Amino acid sequence: MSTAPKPTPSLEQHPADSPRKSGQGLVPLIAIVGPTATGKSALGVWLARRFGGEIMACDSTQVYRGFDIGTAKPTPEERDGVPHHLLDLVDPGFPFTAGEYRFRAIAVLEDLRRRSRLPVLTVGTGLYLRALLEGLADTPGRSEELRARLESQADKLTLQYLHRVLRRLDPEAAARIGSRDRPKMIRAIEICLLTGRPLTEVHQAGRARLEGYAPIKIGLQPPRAALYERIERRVHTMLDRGWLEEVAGLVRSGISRDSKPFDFIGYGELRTHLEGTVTLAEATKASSQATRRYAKRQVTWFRKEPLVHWLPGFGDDPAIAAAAERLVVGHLRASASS
RNA sequence: GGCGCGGUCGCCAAGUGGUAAGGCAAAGGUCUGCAAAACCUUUAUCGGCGGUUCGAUCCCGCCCCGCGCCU
Repeated sequence: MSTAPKPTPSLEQHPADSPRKSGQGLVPLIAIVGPTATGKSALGVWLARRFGGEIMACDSTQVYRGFDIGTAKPTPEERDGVPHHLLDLVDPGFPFTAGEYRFRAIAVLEDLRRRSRLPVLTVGTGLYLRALLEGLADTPGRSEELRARLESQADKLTLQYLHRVLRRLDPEAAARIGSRDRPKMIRAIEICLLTGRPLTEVHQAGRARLEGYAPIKIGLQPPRAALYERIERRVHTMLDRGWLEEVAGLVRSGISRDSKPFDFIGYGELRTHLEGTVTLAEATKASSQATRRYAKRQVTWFRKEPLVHWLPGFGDDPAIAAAAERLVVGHLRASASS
């Protein structure tokens, strides 16, 4: 608490080399959480500029190259000269996972620490943040071969069959996972088979948390109605920016129609429109509705996230940004003195 | 003005003389490697007023509203 920065910082008082421990001690890390369309990127850039930070995207869709407008990747102007990491990591058609994210994110964190830059995570995908901060259990990654087998069994022999298999391997997990929740069942069986142990037991062994960092989580939480309004508007903005053309280009480039990114909100809808099945108005409506549902799920997830400092507005609101700035100053001070 | 059809949750939509399927939306929730995914839970007294009946959303009458046709 002794070598604290000034209590009311302004832009000039926080140059790139603002107070931060980079030797021993904990390295501060900022995570901005909240539902989609809430201004996380804008706030992230603002904070990064103020405190000498760089952005680490934490979003399961923005890792895909070519899917830009609909996934709300920040544009060059929006990035405003601040380096962004963990964007455009893979080509469509490649599976990307929480484990892969963790691996790559840790590498970026190391890099930032070496260069004394403050990591600012903009997180839309709660699972990825948890995977990074809390770690994942020591489980094997996906096995495409095994999955292919399980998937075909699920098709031929129904989900009930898979559930019975799981019950035999791990009754506890089977009780926890719904008999119709295909992806979770398959992952559970995959782990049981690959490790030769029940999933429950594997999980009990614990997770490998991220060590050496002092995260502060700032949450954006505008009123629901305002958020829904903004979502509605954003869909139209995306279209104005050429979203439809982007989708057309992706289709033209031969990306398989069942590659994962086409499941992202709006992409499937717009492709269907291009095929002539639905009107643009219908596709637009479906997209904003899907976005609202998504935002709701995010809200549910982040509500449970521990130790979040919630701010009641959008990240591009100056008052909210100022409040966030204050939180960061306090956090930097605290972690510098610890 | 007349005739016909229809009025069931925010939307679509079944249905029965004994107190109302389902889908979508919404809200709440779950989540340890496809998470913008997947899954779970919750949500109506049937346009209004009378009548018949032990009992009506379902039968009858009147009224209101919508649609179609006719004059």
